[in-house]
Amino acid sequence: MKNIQAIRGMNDILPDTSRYWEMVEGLLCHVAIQYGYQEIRFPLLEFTELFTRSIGETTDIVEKEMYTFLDRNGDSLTLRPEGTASCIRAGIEHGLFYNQIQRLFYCGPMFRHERPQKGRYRQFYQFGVEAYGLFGPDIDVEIMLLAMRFWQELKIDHKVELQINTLGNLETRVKYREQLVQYFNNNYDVLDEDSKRRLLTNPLRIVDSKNPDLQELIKNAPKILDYLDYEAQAHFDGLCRILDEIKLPYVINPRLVRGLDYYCRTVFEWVTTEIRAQNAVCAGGHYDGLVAQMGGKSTPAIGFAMGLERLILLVADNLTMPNLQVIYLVLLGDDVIAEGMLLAEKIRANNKVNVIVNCGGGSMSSQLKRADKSGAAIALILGDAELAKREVLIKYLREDKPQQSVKIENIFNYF
RNA sequence: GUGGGCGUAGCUCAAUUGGUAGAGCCCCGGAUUGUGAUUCCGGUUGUCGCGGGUUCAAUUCCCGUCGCUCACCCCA
Repeated sequence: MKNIQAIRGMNDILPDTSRYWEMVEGLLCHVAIQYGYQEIRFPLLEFTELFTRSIGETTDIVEKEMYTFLDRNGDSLTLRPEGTASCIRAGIEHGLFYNQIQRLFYCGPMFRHERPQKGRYRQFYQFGVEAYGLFGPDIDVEIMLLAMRFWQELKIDHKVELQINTLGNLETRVKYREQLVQYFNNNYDVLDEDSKRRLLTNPLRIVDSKNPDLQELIKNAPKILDYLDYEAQAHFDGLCRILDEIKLPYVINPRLVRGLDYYCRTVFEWVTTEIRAQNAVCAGGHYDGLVAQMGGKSTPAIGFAMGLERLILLVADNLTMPNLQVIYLVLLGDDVIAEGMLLAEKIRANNKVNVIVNCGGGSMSSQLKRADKSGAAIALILGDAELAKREVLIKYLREDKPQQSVKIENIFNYF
């Protein structure tokens, strides 16, 4: 019989890497809380319509990447492909946005049915931050500083670069889009197949093409910065001015658009050159129209999401994990098991250290081998002879100190 | 959806005129009947991804298929 394997693109996180995940997730939550953000958790499953209405009918995500299926009662449900739609749904449903400011973050798995490759999987993890009720540009800067703090805490700030752009307001985008379509239609024969397709689905993305043959054409294409209305221009100028004053390095990338339909005004990406292909580690922008579009009161909003797999690829090789202090309790013979278990309980309660009790018996030699393999700094040895004297042996596995014999009631003073 | 690379022990990998498999690591035991990591000795581990074809004989050659991986598209 064939063994059952994990679904393609869905990975197990094994003990040798889960510690990185625990560390990174813990740090991200801690930093977000430092900035006054509060965690929000929402379901992995939502009505399909939530995502088709918010992300955009013609985006790749909605057209071909969602895990969608019928519930037993006939409802169409979808595993969340991103967090913002659910966050807004939850906020509207519970009255979080009405005349209020909310600073929220979330963390968890998202699902997209794409071909897996390095840094891109079908179940992948995102950490996202969202601020509601603030127009900016001050909140834009706060959120960028928050991301910058992540990179500094994770010691990868030298590996990432902030790129920003503005898409203007919704009317600007529509006007610009028309001009862009006209321009590329006039040069239709020069376009490659991908771009011809994008001309119909998402013309803004042609500007973002990597095809070297198109670079000249793209260079001469209309620029969104030339189409901004006064308000959007003032917002973008204000953002740049604050960034300059606080000396947060950034580059303006006029080609930076975003994939999802709901973005407007400020958009930004943190990119890295360390990963060759999937170089966007963190990306976001404003989605000021989305709350109203989903049925809530008009509320400005901004946020970003980062891909944790990509983040951990950057972090793993230059982060030293602290060694946890582990104590391994060697038990010689069945008669000392009960006493040993109780001793371990008392040490855990009093000293807040990690105690591994040897289970499954074994000789002194084999138990010490397990102790060594566990990474323990100290082995405690308890046998009939020690128990008779109410003593336990302390053996130091990582430093050159002599073994000692200690009264059980005094053991707590040694850690 | 498109294209490249790869599937042999738990892991990393060998095995050419085609003759049904081997090393290191890991694990277990012993040297030390109660002292790890070092050293020495011994031992276990296989549907050669799966299915078919050619052949006296296929891990090897051919066809198909599945899986993994990297890249494109797209995205975090």
